[in-house]
Amino acid sequence: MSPSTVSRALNDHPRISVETKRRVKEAAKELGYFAFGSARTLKTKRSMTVGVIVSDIRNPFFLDFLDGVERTLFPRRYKMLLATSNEDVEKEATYIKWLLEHDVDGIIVSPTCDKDGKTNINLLRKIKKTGIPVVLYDRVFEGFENEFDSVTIDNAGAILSAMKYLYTLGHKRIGIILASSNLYTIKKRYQGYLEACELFRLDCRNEDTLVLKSPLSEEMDAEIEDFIRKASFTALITTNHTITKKVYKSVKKLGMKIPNDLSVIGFDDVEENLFFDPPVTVIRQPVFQIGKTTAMLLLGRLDGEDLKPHRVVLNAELVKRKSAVPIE
Amino acid sequence: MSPSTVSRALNDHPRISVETKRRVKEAAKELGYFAFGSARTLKTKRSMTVGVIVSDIRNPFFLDFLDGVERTLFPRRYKMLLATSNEDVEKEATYIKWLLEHDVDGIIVSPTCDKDGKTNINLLRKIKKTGIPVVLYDRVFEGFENEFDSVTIDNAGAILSAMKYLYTLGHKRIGIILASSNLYTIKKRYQGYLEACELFRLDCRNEDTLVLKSPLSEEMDAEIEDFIRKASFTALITTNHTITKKVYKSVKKLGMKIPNDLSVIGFDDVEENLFFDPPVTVIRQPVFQIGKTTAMLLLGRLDGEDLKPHRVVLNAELVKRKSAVPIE
DNA sequence: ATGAAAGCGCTAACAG
DNA sequence: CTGTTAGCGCTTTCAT
Repeated sequence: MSPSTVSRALNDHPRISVETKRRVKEAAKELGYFAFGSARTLKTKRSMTVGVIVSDIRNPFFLDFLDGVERTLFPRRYKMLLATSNEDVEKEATYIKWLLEHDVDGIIVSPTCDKDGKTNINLLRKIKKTGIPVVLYDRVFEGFENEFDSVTIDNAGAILSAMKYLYTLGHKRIGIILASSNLYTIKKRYQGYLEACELFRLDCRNEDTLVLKSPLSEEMDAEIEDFIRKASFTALITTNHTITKKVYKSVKKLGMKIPNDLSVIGFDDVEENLFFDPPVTVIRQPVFQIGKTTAMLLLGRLDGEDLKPHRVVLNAELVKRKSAVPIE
Repeated sequence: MSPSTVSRALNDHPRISVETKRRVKEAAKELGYFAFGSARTLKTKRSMTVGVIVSDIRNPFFLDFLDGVERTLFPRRYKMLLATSNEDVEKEATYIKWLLEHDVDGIIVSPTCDKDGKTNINLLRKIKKTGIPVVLYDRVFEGFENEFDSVTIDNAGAILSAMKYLYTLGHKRIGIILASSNLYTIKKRYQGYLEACELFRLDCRNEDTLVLKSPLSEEMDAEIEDFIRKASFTALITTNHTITKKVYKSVKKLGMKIPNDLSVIGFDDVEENLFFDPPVTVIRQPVFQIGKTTAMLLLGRLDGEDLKPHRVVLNAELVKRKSAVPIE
């Protein structure tokens, strides 16, 4: 029997007799035969893999995100090559190149950005130009928002609604902690903060006592503690789950109480927020949905959609629990 | 210039002049050249990828685990093909086959097991026999503990030490919740429970009111609530983080208080445990270390170590916080 | 130090 | 419906 017949049998090619197919498959199973994927990829130019780059594998965000991606890729028989940049532009570049050399059919990435504003936008442009689809999620490149397919949330709007809620509760001096303030998401969240200040005529001129911009690091714990100790605010908004945890830790350490001494609104929801003391009022991103949508956009491209870039913006939701209360 | 010269230049082959190498690399960069990995793999029989199968991508366990794996693989230029079985033996088998067809150089897996005891042990055996190394982590196959390389923790010992702690605190009736009691880890934890009962002469004959074996599912919330309502125990041990959360939820719902009405010891530590009300006393697995060790074992095999199977057993640690107190 | 040539395992066009 | 053949892009002898 010729190789081509075998190939056709195994790939359920239409022009093959049912009987031959059966026999081939049986033999294959018996011999424990497995196709050598690289030969197939070499021939067909499709590896059936997509590169998934996360920005920090320790962030619980990626549990739901990856779940969303996997669930939409699996039925289409695409596999994930997982990479993590750890918010390091160089490492991200390394992985992008590696993924390319593994012949991925597409790339999903939340691009990072260092303190000098350096990104891998040019590398990603080049890749896109060679015909390998790229979908950004969580973050896009500032000033080039429409160049790539992307799935993000309305970050400014999310903070705005949190600010509105606090304002309604009577808070006039509201603080915010911005980690990694060079990131797109954080910039947008800060923008929402400023908009809200203007809209509700809140004082935010004395920035240092209301806005903490330190990057995520070891020293951040001390900075946050200091920030809260000198607090000139009655309510505080965080911009990710890690910071929420640090705020709870600091408040506890300072012998203060949430929400009596300080109202807090966290960012990113995880089930654990329910069990915090007190349960955290948070801005919840539809993380699973972000994963699904991102993967679907990519599949669309892989299926040959070739229109102008899709820019999907999902909405975050304010989940009211016990950490933010009316001011006395 | 011939293809072979280019190949040698790009791969830092020794027999090539410095000048030629420089020129080739320059040209490659300029043209945005990327090697076509599948052709290389086809020729060399090494894909530089390893398949990583997790049992449930939503479990926070895998954040630290994957971090550990990635950090040891990255410097060696191995990439991860990520798969998730969702505790489904069939899905696991599908992924194993897919990974094989992607020519992975090795596989890391925490094998799942359905309610009838069915596993993919035979499939994994076959793979090992073809020369592709397999390393198990978190779980091994009962009765075949020494057949594969593996990295686990001393599950029985972990529960035993928790029981000892509770016993020292004066607890005589201690309950335990076993989700998915067909899994290796859970069986071992139950075994530790029984050993402790014997050792400390605790009554555990009336199993139904002390041991809950229900599998993880939607209905489990109700079952746990029921279990706690009818509690004949003064202290309760859980066997994973999800259950810990459910216990906290149920206790709250029932209007009871931890630790006054019930002492609780959780399983698996996450930073959030610090902020629970009250902070959770837990058995902490060295998850990051499990990831590192698993990946290192695999790298060893990939480097040609070919001795008898390595069986690494790490120790868990009891982290004392506020959810378990002496009985009045 | 470089080039020529073969071949990895598969698929697809073409013939029959 | 099946077989023959060529070739995907790379690495690797072997020869020079």
